[in-house]
Amino acid sequence: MALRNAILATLLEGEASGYDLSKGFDASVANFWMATPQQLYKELEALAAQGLVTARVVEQDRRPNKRLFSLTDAGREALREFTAQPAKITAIRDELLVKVQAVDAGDLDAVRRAVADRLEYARAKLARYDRGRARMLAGRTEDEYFDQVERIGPYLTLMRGRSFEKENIRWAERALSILDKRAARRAL
Amino acid sequence: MALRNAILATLLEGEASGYDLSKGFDASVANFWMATPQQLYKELEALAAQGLVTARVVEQDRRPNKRLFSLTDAGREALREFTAQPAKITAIRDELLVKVQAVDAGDLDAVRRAVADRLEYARAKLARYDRGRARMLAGRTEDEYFDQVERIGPYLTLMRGRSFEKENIRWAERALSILDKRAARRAL
DNA sequence: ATTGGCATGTAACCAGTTACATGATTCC
DNA sequence: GGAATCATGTAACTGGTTACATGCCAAT
Repeated sequence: MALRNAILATLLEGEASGYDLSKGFDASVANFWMATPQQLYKELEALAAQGLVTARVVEQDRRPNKRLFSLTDAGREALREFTAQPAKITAIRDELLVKVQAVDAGDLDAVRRAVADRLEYARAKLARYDRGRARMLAGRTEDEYFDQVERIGPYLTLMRGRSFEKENIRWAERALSILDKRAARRAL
Repeated sequence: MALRNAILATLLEGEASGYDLSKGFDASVANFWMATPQQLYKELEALAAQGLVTARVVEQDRRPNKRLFSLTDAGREALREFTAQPAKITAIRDELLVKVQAVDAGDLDAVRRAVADRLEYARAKLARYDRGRARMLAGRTEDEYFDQVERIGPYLTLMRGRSFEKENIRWAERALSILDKRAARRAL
């Protein structure tokens, strides 16, 4: 019921295959939802059975066939209903933060490495967001952009993902410096 | 396996009952993990069966008895092992962002309200984080604090939660102004 | 009188992860 | 020759949510 809406929202951008979505939903572009390919194929099947999406098979040469899914009117309606429902607060669940919370009784070096990995990951993702933003703006200012385009949703979610990664970077840099000081103190 | 570590990490602060944890894990203090009371009672039971925590029953007058759980040596060891394991990237899943993504085909007014609700929630949570921070620092600077205290984990996770809510506020304010302009344009 | 807080739990269900399975093509 | 990409799916399992259930005490 939750993934369902994320898929419908993504299909607003146009038809896509399970494989397309699994790329869009993976770590690289997912600014708002993440899912495994297995989940997507299953959910797309269910959505098709409910008539919220339709599939058409596209035969390709030198490539496996693919099924492209697109929204039906019923699918658009379901999405509209979803947006009108009150949202429940979203659970924050971050393994890295659990490790950081436990660092004082844990393996300081391993936690340091985990934070450094997150920093690297956040930098890469921020770069991707910045490219996506540049592509959307295409030289215009934000205000010009909003005046000219039909859809504002994708830009707003991109900006949230972008600021999330920016904050990850700031926090991780600060955390690393504090963890390093602590390691030095322990070494005495 | 995931909630398990969050519970063990929380018990580093000292013994706690299922009810205590369910308050600590609720929307107000959960800077890194969230869980329902039902999940917690079940998981605590399992942890006790595995010998990672021990329970002692405290009888209270004018109140139901409570079971206070604390870490065992095996529990500390399990937590340490967890911190040494490589962390997997955390899934982002935010219903509000799905709604915002779909806003152009959805109910603009309802989405606006959802963003406003999030803004209000984020402000309340930021205030709580700020109080928690002031309590921890107790008048000291951050550097003084880190030099004096044994545990740095709780402060670092608090700071991450705090900056997350700050960004929620910034983003929601900007999003609201853009959604309002869009509503005005549609009204023409 | 009724709402809210304290305090614990069970059971049924739904969502998400991991492992397995296949097979052609393209790039290094 | 081997790894990565395209493309789809099944099955078993684990984790998480929702509904139900109980009962006393304090405050309004």
